[in-house]
Amino acid sequence: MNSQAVEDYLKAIYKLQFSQPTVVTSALAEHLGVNPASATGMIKKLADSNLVSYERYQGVKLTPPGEKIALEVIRHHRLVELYLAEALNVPWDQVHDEAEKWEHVLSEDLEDRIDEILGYPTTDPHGAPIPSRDGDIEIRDTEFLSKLAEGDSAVIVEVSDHNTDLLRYLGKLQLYPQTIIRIISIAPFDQLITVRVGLSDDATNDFVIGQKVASSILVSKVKED
Amino acid sequence: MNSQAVEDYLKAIYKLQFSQPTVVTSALAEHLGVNPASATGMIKKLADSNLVSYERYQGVKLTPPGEKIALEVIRHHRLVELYLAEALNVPWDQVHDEAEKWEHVLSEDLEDRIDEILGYPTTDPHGAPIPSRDGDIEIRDTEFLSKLAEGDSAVIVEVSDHNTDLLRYLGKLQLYPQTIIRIISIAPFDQLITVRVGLSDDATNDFVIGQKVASSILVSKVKED
DNA sequence: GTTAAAATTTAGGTGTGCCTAAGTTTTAAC
DNA sequence: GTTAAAACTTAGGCACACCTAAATTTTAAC
Repeated sequence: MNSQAVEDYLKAIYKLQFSQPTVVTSALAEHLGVNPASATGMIKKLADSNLVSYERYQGVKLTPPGEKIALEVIRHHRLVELYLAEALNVPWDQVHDEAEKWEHVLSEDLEDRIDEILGYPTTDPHGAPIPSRDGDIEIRDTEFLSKLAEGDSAVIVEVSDHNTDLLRYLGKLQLYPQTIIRIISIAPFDQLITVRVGLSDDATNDFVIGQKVASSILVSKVKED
Repeated sequence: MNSQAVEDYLKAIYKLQFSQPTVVTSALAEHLGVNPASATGMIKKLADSNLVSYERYQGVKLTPPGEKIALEVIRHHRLVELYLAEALNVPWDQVHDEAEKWEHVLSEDLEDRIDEILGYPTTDPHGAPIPSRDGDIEIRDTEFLSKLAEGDSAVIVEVSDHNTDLLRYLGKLQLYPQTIIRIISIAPFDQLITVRVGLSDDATNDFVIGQKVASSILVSKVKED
């Protein structure tokens, strides 16, 4: 059986593969909060089990079996997140940390029961796609909110899920997945973004966010008309 | 933080204390499926942490702090069992094994949410009492079904929870907690017990159980009238 | 009360996953 | 192309919780 550590590493590598073509040791170690030397040790072990491909000093990549396990863990995590939010009313800024523990103890049987009760959902409370049982995951055409231009309208697709404070802040601003927003203006130098929720001309609820927050939000542009 | 192993040991010691005045190493090791030598090692560790009192060769007893932790773990376990049965429709013969894993990852916050959703229950699906948040547990006046005499009537209070096959068998016989039964006869030599569910005179559904099954059921006698 | 059996503990070892400190290798600056 | 810094790996250890095999202590038989 895969240990919790193995599952955590594979999941981390999977996530980092989106931002990096090849995942370097230090990025992995930092993401997991372990010493780089520890990451090297585990990488070797994963390579021996054929879950990652690895060449010394050259970073690491998931193999198909490794990716399969990563997607199973992510499926568990996101199903649990959604279940906690829907069935147990856990606030959306707390579901991630709880799910981090539960994902490793979820049996296939329970996974199926939860999936059914939730009506076979496709996204978690932060908008992230839930992989299917056989490891298919939806690829979406998104960009960071920070990449939008003045006047652009977009729908929020997904928000970064692991920072409790950030999520509470986004909640306060009503920046949930599915929310439609418009970029009213972008200030020079600090790139502060004035955002309006909805498509109205009512400016009374506009607010300003910075680059850190804006790059934690994935959006999909909507055509103006 | 207490490791899963520590929690499992404390829980096991707590349970064994009911049948033994002092819990001996071999009983503990057998219950946990580990080698006696391993149990000795862990016992020393628990004694160092003041969770058990221990004198070499003399067995082990929970200290008040050890008992507190044991009861917390048992509360988690039984709440989870009931939740799995009620909210997720997990069959009663499977909830124990699932809960065995979940009990170690349940946060206090989630414990409270589950407790509330279930309406602050006092017994789990097998009839075992759920300790309160501050570690109080109901003491009940029960005896084993195997101790009853011919003609006795009793209500089933609790059944042994860890054997899947046994639970399926009891389910087939309708021997759930709260069920009222009557001892019709006890055969000599093998002490086979003929049992009737309910108080009627209808003998058509009588069945026979052996000593093994009868000593896995805790009952409380009811007065005849 | 000796003694053999049973129970328990000690001694020594394994695998996992982490650490620090000390090499290596790669990188990027000049 | 050399060289210093950064990144990475190796080496050696530690804690945990398990194991087997060898002592030790308790027990129960006689």
